[in-house]
Amino acid sequence: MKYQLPRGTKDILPGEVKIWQKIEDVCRKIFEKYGFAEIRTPVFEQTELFARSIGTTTDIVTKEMYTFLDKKGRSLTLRPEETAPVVRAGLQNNLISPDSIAKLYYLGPMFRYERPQAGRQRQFNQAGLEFFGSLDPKVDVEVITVAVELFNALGLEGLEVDLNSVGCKQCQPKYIEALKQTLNKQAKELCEDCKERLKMNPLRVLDCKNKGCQKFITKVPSATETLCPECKVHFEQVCKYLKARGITYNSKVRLVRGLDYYTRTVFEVVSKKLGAQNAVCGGGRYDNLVKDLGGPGIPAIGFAVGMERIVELIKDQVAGQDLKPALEYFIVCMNAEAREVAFGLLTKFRAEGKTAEMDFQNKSFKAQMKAADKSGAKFAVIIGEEELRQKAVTVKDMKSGDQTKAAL
RNA sequence: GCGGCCUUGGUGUAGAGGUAACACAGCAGAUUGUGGUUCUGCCUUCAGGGGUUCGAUUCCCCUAGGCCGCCCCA
Repeated sequence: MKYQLPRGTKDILPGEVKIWQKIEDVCRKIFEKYGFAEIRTPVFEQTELFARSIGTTTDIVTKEMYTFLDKKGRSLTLRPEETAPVVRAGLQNNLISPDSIAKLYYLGPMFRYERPQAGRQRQFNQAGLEFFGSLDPKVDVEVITVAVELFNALGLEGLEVDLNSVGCKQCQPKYIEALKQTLNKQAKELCEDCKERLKMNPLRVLDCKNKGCQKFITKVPSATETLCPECKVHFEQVCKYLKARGITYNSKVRLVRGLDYYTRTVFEVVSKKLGAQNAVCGGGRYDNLVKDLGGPGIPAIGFAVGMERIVELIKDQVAGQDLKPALEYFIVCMNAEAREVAFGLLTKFRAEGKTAEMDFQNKSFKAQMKAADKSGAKFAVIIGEEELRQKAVTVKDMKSGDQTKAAL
């Protein structure tokens, strides 16, 4: 085979598309039930939009973006995530403003230049939503509820919600400073990666899997302990409302996320069935992003769901269901003249809103019957010399084998 | 970006330094106008390139791709 698909991409074949359509339908239904409206933005944006929003030192921006120059020399980037484009589109089209609430959702492909493995591709699909215009912790809970309800509606089991607060502009820098000070004392004993993280992004040290590092991490003060009073109250309220709604979660003081714009509430939904890439949903609050992107100060919170990872989980649960669309009639012909009649009949069936097929490969009568059987058609419509003479067709019920004549 | 494992027809697998096998799928047929069972036949393969060798698909190297872990994330 001369051509193969680019690394880290996948063809989604007809059988699997059925699963995708089902998931997409459920997403739309649940998101709209909660009052979110769909928005569609371009798959590429000005590079600067992502650099600004995601953070210039993050992995996504430093090494994972598909960036290219167009013919006028403008730097463009295939979207690695959808929050920044939604904010951009919201601002540009006046959908979001300080005085009102805006609730938007999206579905579509994202692109990151990463090393592929199970659950991680270079082009992958996300469904997500963004809630603009409120600082109320009830909104955090609303958003998390949508995610939980979505997974319930999809019939997924064994998922867990991990929750944390990373503070705000006031307390987060203080926490990072405290973290640095504590860890610097043991810097020599940390792994190589963590030494680097300590300089670039100290929060990341918290979720290092190295056992040596974990020893120190457990002794480090957690983010929730050092939150400013406002953030602390916010987090407590989120926890309170989650409990009130009966949503169980793990308070994970070490949960940090890879995008710089998060403030206060961050959360993930993880599955134990997926291996290393186990997050099926990730999100959080980003109260400064709209302003950072040149808009007014508008708080917001959102999440994104990894569609491929959901598909993997669903495939496990609904292995091998009949995915063929039901066909009503398959026309079987004895000779060339019959084929002429059949072609007209095909048109007639379609005009009546019925599904029908016939053979276009000049197959033998027997082979056509086989094709009719394989197609799953309810009825075979047989046209032979006798039928032509009588200006009729024989209709055979493929299940019972009963045959009846019908006038054309 | 780093490390490990892997790559045989459309799919799933077997095999061995001497040039490939099985199953399923697909296609055709088993007398003249009837499918789903059975039987027969056909089709298609050693990821690509280089090296060692009389000879490699089997050994070595490179490339590509996949998987797993790290990193990161959906």
